[in-house]
Amino acid sequence: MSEIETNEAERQARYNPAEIEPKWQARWDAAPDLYAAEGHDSGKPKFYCLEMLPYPSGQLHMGHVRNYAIGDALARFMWMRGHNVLHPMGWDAFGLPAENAALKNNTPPREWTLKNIAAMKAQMRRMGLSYDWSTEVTTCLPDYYRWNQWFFVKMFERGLAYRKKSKVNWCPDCQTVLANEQVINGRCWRHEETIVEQRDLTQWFLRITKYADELLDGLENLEGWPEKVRTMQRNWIGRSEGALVNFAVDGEVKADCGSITVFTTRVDTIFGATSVQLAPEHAVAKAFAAENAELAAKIEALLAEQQKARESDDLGGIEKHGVNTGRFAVNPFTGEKVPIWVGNYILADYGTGAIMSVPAHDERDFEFATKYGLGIKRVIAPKDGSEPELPFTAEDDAVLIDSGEWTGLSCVEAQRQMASAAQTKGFGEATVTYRLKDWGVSRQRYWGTPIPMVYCENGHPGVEPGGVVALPESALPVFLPENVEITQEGGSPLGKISEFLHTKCPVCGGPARRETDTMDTFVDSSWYFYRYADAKDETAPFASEKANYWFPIDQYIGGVEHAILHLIYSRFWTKVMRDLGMINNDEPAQRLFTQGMVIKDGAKMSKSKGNVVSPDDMIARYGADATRMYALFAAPPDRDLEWQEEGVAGISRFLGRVYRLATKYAGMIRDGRLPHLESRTQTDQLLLRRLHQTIAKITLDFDGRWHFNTSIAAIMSLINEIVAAEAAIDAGQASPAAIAEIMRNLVLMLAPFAPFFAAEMWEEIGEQGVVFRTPWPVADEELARENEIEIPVQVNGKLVNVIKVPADSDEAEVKAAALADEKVKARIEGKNIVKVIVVPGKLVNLVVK
RNA sequence: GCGAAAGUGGCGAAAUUGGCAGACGCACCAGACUUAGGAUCUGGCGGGGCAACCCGUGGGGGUUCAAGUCCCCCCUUUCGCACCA
Repeated sequence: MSEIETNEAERQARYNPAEIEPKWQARWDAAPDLYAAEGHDSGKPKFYCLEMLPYPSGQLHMGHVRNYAIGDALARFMWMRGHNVLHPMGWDAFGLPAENAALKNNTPPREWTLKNIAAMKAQMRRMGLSYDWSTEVTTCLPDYYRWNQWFFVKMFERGLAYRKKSKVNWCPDCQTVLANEQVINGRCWRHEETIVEQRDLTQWFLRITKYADELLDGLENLEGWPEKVRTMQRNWIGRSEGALVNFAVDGEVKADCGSITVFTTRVDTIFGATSVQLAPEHAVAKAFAAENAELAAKIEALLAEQQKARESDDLGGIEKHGVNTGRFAVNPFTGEKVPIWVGNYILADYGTGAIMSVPAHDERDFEFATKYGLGIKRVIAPKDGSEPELPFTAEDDAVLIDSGEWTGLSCVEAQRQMASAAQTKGFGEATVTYRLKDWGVSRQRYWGTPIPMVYCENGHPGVEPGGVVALPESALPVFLPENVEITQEGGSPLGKISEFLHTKCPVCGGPARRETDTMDTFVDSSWYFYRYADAKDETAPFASEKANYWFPIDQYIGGVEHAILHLIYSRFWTKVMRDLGMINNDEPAQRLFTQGMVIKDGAKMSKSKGNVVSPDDMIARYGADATRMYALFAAPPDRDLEWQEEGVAGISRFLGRVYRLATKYAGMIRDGRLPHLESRTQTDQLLLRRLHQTIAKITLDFDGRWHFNTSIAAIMSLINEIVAAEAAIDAGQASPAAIAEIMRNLVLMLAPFAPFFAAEMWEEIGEQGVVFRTPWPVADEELARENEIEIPVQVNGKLVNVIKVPADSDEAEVKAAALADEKVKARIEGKNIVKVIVVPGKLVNLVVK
């Protein structure tokens, strides 16, 4: 009988997250204001903590768990530090998977998406994440996407949104167009196996290139962003300064294809040009091909080689091929005729699709000229007059030779002067090219934001028949129709819905057809975080004063896979909104943190590898607190994390130890609190010292490197100290006040990492109020100070012994103590002490001979 | 090819400024307790050696009283860029 009672008591004292976590989850759900941000007048400094919003696939994966565990720890810490914290969450809810699911399960995309959102939101609640759900944003709902349309019209009015016919990237699997940013090595970003085709389509574009320089220059000031991300964006923008120079085609060309404009960054070498190289798709190459079937076939072959190279991952490895067209172009600087070639390595979509080839001063040109026996003419020499090995590509400390009136100029100076001369003489100009292209946003898909444009069939003054008319604000939103049949066939699904397609022109009232394409989903995520500041606004995307209070985001946290797409589009959007007068900030986020991947057995978790660990499974087994805490403990957050389930079990055991201690001493803590720590025992002193050292350590981690793995290790060490002192505590050698102080602060320090657990323990030790609103403890330097320290003593740099000295010992005392040590004495016996190095508080090194 | 980051026990890792290498945890080993268990507690745990000691942070050199940390060369892995004119 008594045995059963003991067991019962034991079981109760055992940490049981399955009981604790749902209990607190229910309490928090019943108090929705718990995590709500306060207004501008809170008197507290603001802190906007943001994690990237997920796509509602229906299931959180471990990468999400890690991302949110980091953000949640930070948000809770900042609250405890007395900040007014905005910590929102939302759903990037438009996109292709919903349509695929519709095909597969015959479920409408909206229904599927909303169901997934509900499921994932429940998972987030189970995780105990501190989101303010009153600001939830769901991008597929009209109260959000109407503002996409509003922005689109604003951009159209300012010439930032425009239509043009162009070659576009077409993914046969997505059955839609992709932005350049969504094409990786010639393949679709969603379908790694699928080669992207080029098609001619009329598409809507956003003029991101207008901001190319600002997007580039702004990177310099984003010191809170990882250098890696900044470099990736710099590469992506790909700014290149150079000159355009026209080479006239010698002789007759039937087709009206004009002259050949080359782009070069080294116009100073133009006297050394020995050929002109065209892309296979260049208009002049096409014109020549039209007159010569044999040549046409060769050019066709070059194009095929190029396309094949683009499709492979090894673009740089392809062998350069070219074909001589037999025609000549005139170098406008020299009047010289140089042969026109077509090369498989010349890209139609970079620069002008044509280059001048200067073998003496360009490695690639040198290789090509050597292969085909083209001329090599040196026109640059080192300043010191030495004879350089070719190709000689330096532009610093080099001067022009054999270059007419430019001879003797430095390369850099010649570039300036020759570009300006070309302009004066009408055959060229200085220019800047970018790798960055305007953002094609049209998608021939259903599940996205309808583009708010119509085509007026009859036309009206200022608009030709079939011309574009933007819808006025009063006509927004254009609702996305429901009950649309989703098929895999090409073309926009909206085009098949007559009620949607046919409308009236908002200007003349005549018949009009709606634009049936929808927007790229990256539009949705380009400004969603502004909506959080004012999520319920029905009159504007957000109120400026609210955005200006919260922005820029203090800390943005997410995966590095968004380094280019999302993070460049949202920077662009911010600049547009600033120019619309809606916000004051130039950049969306002050600091960006990119966490590492979660891997298992050395590889990224994926269904195909069968190494996926489900967060739900972990939570069911070990609880959300242990799962989250493990995600923070296993590695520093910026590094990849190897998921080991035994490690989660370890964290669970640790929480169990804390639980046991807290419950064991709960009575003592509740009843025995003294107003002051007046009579400290030795045990008190030891434990309090460790406590305050731990507080200092964890506070430093939050303020600095975010190495929460070491923060948690420090808390574990503190617990180990308490366990080690348990016998002394039980024997009455510790004062209840000290134990209370330690347990109280211990719970506070656990709060950012294990919130359910902390809430439970807070209550258990008799504390009132919300643990997450209790001020973060401040380390007491006096209490943290050691009165005796250990000093390693080395002889000739090798450790001999560790001695204990009073913490305030001066150099001479430490030295004396070291020399007095028996082991040290034995080691240096019979030798001369050459030098004694004493590093106060660190070590002693005796140099002996 | 160019650029960046990384390489430390059986594993995840720590060492923030050049100052005791391996904190903390996992796994493992030994023991205790016991309603035998995927519970809890205690101890051990880089390698060699009975030991004193010796060796040890991818490899090789260097600077220094002292190097995981700084410098030079090389190797490996990951990431980014890659006919960009």
